[in-house]
Amino acid sequence: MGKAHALCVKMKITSISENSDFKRLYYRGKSVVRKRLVIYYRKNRYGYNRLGITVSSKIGCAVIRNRVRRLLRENYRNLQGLSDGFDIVIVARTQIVNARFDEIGKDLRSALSESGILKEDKLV
RNA sequence: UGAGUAAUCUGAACGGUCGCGGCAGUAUUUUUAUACUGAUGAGGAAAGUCCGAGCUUCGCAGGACAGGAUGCCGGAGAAAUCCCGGUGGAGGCGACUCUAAGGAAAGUGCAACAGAAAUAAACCGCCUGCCUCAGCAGGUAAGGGUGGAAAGGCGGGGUAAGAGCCCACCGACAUUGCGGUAACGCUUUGUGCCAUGUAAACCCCAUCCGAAGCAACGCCGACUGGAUUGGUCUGUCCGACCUAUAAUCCGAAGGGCGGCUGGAGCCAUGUAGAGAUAUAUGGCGUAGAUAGAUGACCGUUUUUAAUGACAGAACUCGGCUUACAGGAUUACUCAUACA
RNA sequence: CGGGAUAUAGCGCAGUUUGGUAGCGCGCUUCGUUCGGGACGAAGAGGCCGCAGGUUCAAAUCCUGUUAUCCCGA
Repeated sequence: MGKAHALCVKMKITSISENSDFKRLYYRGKSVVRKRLVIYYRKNRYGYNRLGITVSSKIGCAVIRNRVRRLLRENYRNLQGLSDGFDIVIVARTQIVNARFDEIGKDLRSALSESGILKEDKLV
């Protein structure tokens, strides 16, 4: 684990904050659908990745939404081998409510590798 | 031991690795920022937004109408549909629980269907008179049936038949005395009792209320923003252009800062009180984000169970309501057994 | 976060103000009409009025709580 962390460039997760960015991704970005989540992605001009997480109120009350968002963020943080320069939005679906940490991670990894952002799928 | 009533407390703790928010310090750096260190970072309901208040803006000489809220009595409190104690009523064998509980003799409205009749009354019946009967006229609210509600209930006397027409008891209304701060309670005497329910229908009476809400609001402000004054073209007006160097005003960003957390605060002990609560002393005073911070993995301990019941601060407080796995404590009631 | 509104038949809506009988259109079923279908005509079924308490003789309607859905405010 120590080596891996040394290799991993410690970059903060910059988040997408503006509504127009989300709308642009929904209309013009590409999408990958899995059972528990959906990914929208598109190239940006910043040279680093930006992450947005959408958990609608359809999924549950505030406690459940917070937990889903934290699990998604933690899974994204543990990923390695991401190529830079993408806007990524993760949308949670209703099946995610009872899912465990590993199941969410499996879905996220397969979705990102299909989109081409995740180049080397290292199983940690 | 079983069944139950009421009240209160709790809502796991510690450690390791990685990671996050704001705060303080140090170092680098023009600033932004980056790195390291330190302590710190989610509830009993944070929820619902049902009441009340602080705070802010707008409006306002004063008053009235409209509209809204509250409604037994006393107290506590900043205030409240909250809280405490009591009174009346309803439920329960009981501990105890519930109670929007003023006025129907100020007025208006409504009371479907059924029933003769619904606030004004004789359908059947009973009795009297005319009378062979049928029928007609009168008396009568005992009985029938309808309905949520039908002239206070029941028993006796009385009567042509009946009727508070008369009497006893209960109820109702008025009233005397005593107790209580009061609501009201107990009691004395009288009235035969000319009229049901509904005010969570309009309404009347008494008390109170300006409206909106931190996405309130204040300050700074890019935009080389707009307007006027200004300068040039001109003899003058219109019009066009120029300037941001001169002044004033206005608008204003998916902007920034403030508002933003010490407040009618919490805990312990003493005193006053029946209690809510008040007061004195001591202690604690440790979220403040702005697309939004508490997560992932693992170990140990306690436990029936720790994989998690209900559930996430968004200006802040006081209450109410609703949701809740499991556990603990106290007081009391009933039944059974024993003494 | 704050401020509002609505839940009635399979679908879309009245009725709630002023309490008593729950209705309209489309759809569904059956019958008639037609050689057959459509259209048309006749008959019928289908509702705890979102849920739970209360006021009342009586609640879709009045009051209180609660659950969903929708709208508005940067």
